[in-house]
Amino acid sequence: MSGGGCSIVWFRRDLRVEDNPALAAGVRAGAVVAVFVWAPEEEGPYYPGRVSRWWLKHSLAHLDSSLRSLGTCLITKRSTDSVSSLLEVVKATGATQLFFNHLYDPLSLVRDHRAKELLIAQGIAVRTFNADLLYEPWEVNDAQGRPFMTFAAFWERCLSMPYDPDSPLLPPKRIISGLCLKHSFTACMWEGYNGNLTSFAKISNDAHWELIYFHPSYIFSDSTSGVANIAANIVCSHSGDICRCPSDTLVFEDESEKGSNALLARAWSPGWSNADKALTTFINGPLIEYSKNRRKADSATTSLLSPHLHFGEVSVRKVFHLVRIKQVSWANEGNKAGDESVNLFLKSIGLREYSRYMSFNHPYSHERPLLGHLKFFPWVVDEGYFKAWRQGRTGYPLVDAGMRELWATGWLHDRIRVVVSSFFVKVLQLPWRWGMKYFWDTLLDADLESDALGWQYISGTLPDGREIDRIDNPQFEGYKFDPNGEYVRRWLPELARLPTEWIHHPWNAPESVLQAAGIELGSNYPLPIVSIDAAKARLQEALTDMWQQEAASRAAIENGTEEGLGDSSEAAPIAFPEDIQMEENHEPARNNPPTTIRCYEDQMVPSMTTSLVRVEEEESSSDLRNSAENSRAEVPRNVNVNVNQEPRRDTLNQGVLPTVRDNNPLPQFNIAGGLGNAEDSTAESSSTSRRERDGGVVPVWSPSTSSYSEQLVGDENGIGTSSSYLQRHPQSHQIMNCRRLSQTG
DNA sequence: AGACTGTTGTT
DNA sequence: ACAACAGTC
Repeated sequence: MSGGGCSIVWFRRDLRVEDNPALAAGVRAGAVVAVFVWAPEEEGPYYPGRVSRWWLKHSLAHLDSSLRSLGTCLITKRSTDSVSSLLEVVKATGATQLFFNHLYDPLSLVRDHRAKELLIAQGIAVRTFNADLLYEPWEVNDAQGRPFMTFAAFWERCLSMPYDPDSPLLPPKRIISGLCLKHSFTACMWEGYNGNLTSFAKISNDAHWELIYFHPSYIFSDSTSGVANIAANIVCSHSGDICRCPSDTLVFEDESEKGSNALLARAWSPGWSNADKALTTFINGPLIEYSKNRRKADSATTSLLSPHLHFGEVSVRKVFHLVRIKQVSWANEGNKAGDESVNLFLKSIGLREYSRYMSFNHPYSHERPLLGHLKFFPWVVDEGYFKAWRQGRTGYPLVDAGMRELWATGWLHDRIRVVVSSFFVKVLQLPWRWGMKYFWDTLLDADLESDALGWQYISGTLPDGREIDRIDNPQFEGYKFDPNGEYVRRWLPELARLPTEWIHHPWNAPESVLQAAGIELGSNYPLPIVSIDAAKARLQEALTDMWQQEAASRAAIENGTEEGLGDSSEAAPIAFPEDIQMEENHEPARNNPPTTIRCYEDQMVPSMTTSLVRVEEEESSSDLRNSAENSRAEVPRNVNVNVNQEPRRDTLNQGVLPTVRDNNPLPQFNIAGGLGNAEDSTAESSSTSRRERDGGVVPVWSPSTSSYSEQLVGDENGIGTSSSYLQRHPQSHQIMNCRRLSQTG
């Protein structure tokens, strides 16, 4: 047990004991205090939704029981400030080290950096790890060392990296609890134990210890470890001397939510060992047919791993390795379909990687388009549309079935997510952030990075995203993904008796057919809220409009008369509708075609800004004011994948960062790094070049106080790239800011 | 037959 | 935007 005090392992979205580098490091270093801090207010508008909280609750309980069987427990803290809660735990336990795994969403980058700074200032050694990705975002660059702008190039690079992702770590065999009992106490209690649980408990009580968990097998299995384990599972209830670190009870659901949540347990089993089972089931079952089945909307052909992956119940590296093993064996058998299926499945894993990559490189991508060319798109601000979409009453059966399933189960097949979100953006022309927020509130696997990537893709604001002027037709998609109409019939009982021929376009069905099916369009099932033709025309108008606005803005800027419309638009974002609750009784949204209100301002979820401002204030001591144009998380040049560089060993124990020293302050980013090479013995022995384990350096993005609004503009125009859109609409290119391209090198 | 139109897949 | 494909005239 080196270093005296115990280690704190801070769990976040890595709720597993297997292949958890932070936990492994803690166990290796000695006694461990496992902590989870529940501070949802820190997430601002991204306060987790009901089903997401339900999952978290069960996942934490699962983790706690796993930790208990290993010899410790999960300390839970309710907080509005994770970092100060961590500090409290440090003080209460006398811990000398903190370990945690990286996250890549903008709020976490800021918070984790602050945690690191504060704890280091308290003399705590902090080390952080990669547990969430195959490769850290800063490891994957093009030949010039710049980050990729398109998924295909990114993923190709990932698959051809010179070194493989780390192999998954085994779970610890035993964890020595850092809720430290003094040896004398332990011995005393052990001596006092006479094989009778009651008397043991009495002794415990006398000593102001409360037995909170006890498993007799510990005692009889092995006398030495039995002592340790008994000790480990006792927490002091006395607020006095040795351990002042009781858990808070975390509340994840209110009374009104319990009923709805009860259904979830029938379909889902949170927790890392269930995630493992889901993975095994998938690999041995649907995986081989994955390619063939990918068109089917309803079906257990997907992995169903997304919520498990979101909470880190299973590591992506484990998924990757196991799937790859299958692929090799199928390839050897000449099973082309299996081989192809693995490639496709891995691609979806790659998209998840890419979402973190994008979030890290463009920290505002969850709230601001990556391409600025839609800045003047006249979004339709119509809460009636929004409500009809949420309730599954758009009149397009496939869309409505999807939205009903989402509400009922918190889950949607990826194809259907594309269908409903594309409909949202292209047909209804609602601001995409509304849709993203609704997904956030309702999806079991709500994931800021993945969802932002998905919605930006759909909205055409990625260099390789869908074209804005392309409208998918839910009728055709219906026959493609749900050829027999089973999916629609399951979720739209009112259409259940409609023949397949009309199931995806009931508005074309003869009156007699509708009558026979008991359907009265406009009454018990709506007519299409917008016809596809009308949507196409309206989209064309909107785009023309957008180009005019854009030209006007450009002219104004060139004349120097105006700052441009861009700034004012950013100042007045489209507010997210307050009342987003799904009404239980569906009022048919009929006969009152919503009046269309166009809004030129780019949409914004306003409270997000608030939360950032708050963080900025807290961060303002950090001396990293910066240029507006640089919003990419910079990785210092000396962070290199090549292990031959032997970086910064001297800072090992403090986890302090080199950049400050090398007198070459980065414009915007601090480097907060666990420079952990303590474990090199395992990792670096191979002769091939390897990256540093444990991430080496963690660049952390710090928002600046002064230049927030400038950044908005800067970043929004940020990605100048040879996207197809720009080639077709070169006028958009005029307002692109390409400066950043050259400066990342 | 060959041009034309429309759809799909592309994160 | 582009390629691949299907269906139409």
